[in-house]
Amino acid sequence: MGISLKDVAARAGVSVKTVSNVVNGYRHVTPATRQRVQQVIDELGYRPNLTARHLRKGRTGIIALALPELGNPYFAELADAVISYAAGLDYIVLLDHTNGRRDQEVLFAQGFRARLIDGLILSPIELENEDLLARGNDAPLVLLGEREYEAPHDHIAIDNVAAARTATRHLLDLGRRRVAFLGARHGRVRRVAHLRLRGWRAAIAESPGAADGDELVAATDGYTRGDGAQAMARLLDSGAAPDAVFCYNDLIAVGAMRTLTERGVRVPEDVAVVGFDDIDDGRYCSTSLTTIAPHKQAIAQAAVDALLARLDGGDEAAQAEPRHIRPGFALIRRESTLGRPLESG
Amino acid sequence: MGISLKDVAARAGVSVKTVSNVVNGYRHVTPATRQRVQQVIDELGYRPNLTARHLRKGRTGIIALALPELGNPYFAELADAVISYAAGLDYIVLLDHTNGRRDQEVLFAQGFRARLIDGLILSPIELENEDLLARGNDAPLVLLGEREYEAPHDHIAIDNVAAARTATRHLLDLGRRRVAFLGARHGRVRRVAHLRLRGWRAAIAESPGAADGDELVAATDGYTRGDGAQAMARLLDSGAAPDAVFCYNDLIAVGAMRTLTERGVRVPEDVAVVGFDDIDDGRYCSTSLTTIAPHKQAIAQAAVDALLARLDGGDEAAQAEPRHIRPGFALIRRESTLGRPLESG
DNA sequence: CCGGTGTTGTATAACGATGGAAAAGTCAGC
DNA sequence: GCTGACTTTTCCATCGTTATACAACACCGG
Repeated sequence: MGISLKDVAARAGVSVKTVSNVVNGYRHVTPATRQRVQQVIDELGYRPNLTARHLRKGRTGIIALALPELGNPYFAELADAVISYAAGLDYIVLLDHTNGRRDQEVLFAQGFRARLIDGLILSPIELENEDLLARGNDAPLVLLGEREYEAPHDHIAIDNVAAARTATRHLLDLGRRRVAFLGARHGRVRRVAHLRLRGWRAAIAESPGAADGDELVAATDGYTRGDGAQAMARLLDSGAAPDAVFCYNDLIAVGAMRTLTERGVRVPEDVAVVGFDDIDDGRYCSTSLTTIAPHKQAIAQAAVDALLARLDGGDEAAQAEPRHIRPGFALIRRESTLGRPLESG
Repeated sequence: MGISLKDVAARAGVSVKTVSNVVNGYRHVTPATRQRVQQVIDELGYRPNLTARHLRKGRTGIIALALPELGNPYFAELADAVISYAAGLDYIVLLDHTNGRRDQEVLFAQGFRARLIDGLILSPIELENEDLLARGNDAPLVLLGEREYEAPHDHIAIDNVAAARTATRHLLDLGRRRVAFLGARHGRVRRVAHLRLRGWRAAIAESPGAADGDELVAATDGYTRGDGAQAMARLLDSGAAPDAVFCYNDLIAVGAMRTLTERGVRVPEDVAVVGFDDIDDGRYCSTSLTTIAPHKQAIAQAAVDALLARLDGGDEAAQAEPRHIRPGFALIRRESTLGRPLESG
């Protein structure tokens, strides 16, 4: 197969361990020996076998990142951030997708790929609390995203209630009075979009003249542009007559804007739109999208740091109380609420 | 740490190898023994240590997929397809991104992560032919995408010349006469967008009245929406006065449409736009995007199949001549060339 | 020149799994 | 009951690396 320590050792006339010491930068090696060994290493093109090293060390240096889907640019961008940050800390990221299905999420939480990975960062959608409690796996787990659990794991998420409230208040401040919420998932209004829906309600409750009927909450089947387009169509047909829409995420918002344009409804004059995620698409829509921008870099770093703290921090760190970390967010104001600036170029 | 074969063996009162035989479904095991061992396995929750297995077998069951970036939905969607297909064949995909930088691409081609992965699927952008020839690595490599090399590796790509020609001809068939090409990269017109540019030229050459000046070729720095928006602006300012644009990819096309809309140029009445990739965004732009749709599923399958053929096919397969596989593509006609259909509901 | 101290290098045993050969067990037929 | 053929199980070596323990060596003061 390949060149092993043994080959290098034989050629350099030293023991296997000495070569290992050189490779790992162990202190007590004579400069002369080190140089000779290094030369043979370069000569033969030796590269350590990670598999063997990992077996011996009991750690693989691989962490898994399980996201619902990569097709959603938010997750793709987040994955990018996690991979880059982890690489800087000499960890390899194994990227997986769960399709947002409970059985797949359970699989990962239960330790799918156990012993191949040192730890897991999971962004769950359908996972239940009991699935986490029944976890028969010791690899550290960090949770990501809106859902909240009572299981003892670190959790990284922006303050979804505050963010949704900020977005909704922005619409109300512009004078809108019938602000709809798009994206509470069918049959699970309580659970999945819980926090963002709560933020929406809070902002509306604070604003005297604002309509707050349930007819302004439109469910979707999923989180794609198509779901947003359909839900927007249903909302318009229902006669709820919104003058603004706060969407669960940017994809839904883009889909909603598409339906609005198709029907000749002007954005933002007739209906203003706000999204959530700040994906790149939103910036280049023909009507650029106002949105909540979670600080993805900060989320990625917090998730990796939390995981590595448990991995590398020794026993006291591994046993420490679970932490809830809240990275920041910002409201990015664009044309879908402010309107098009006067001809600028 | 965890439960090993040894623990199971001790508890079940058999040897380690017998447990291994049960785990691997070896034939010669008494039903009675098998059942007893299986019971202990379930009881203790034993899971094989993949690292150890891989060390012994010399294979890891992991293949790497190195793409320029995940932020581009085309690559995210492709990654999705590769991961799913490989999973069905019991292979794990390690997803990486090179940022389209030559040094990173070289790193992967040279065997970065050698011995952690069994093989590599690489979609290069800046990689040079000599980088491939200098490859000191025996793991099979499959190349993906537009660039062509003279190195002995399997290559999967749709017929870019034919696809670009189809796209351009579509515009010419609609009566456009000044069809621009957007996305030939600065300073490297020859290399990176070579094939698509050639397809564009071919279509124009076939069409008597069509303008073919170099002023209709606009360079970009990269492949993002922003690059497309800027290039479109420069093209408009240059006085080239195009009545149609064929873009290197959908992201550039979306950016270009954004600029057109901003400047009050109507799509498709004044300028028709065609993209390349068929990413989900294009379908939900407020003017949906006509585009070339490479068959991503077929590309993913061909890439994985080609790699696994070399891995699992034995010596004769590993030594076989490199193959060039051309999955299909289709022209998807949408509003950015056909215009908006009459009010449909 | 000796013994203590500190540095440099080696031999060997793991890590957890699998492959092959040898040993033990089973069974049919004579 | 014994032989031979076959099935089932065990034993040992092995993959490439690192940890532990220890041997060898140099250096220094007395």
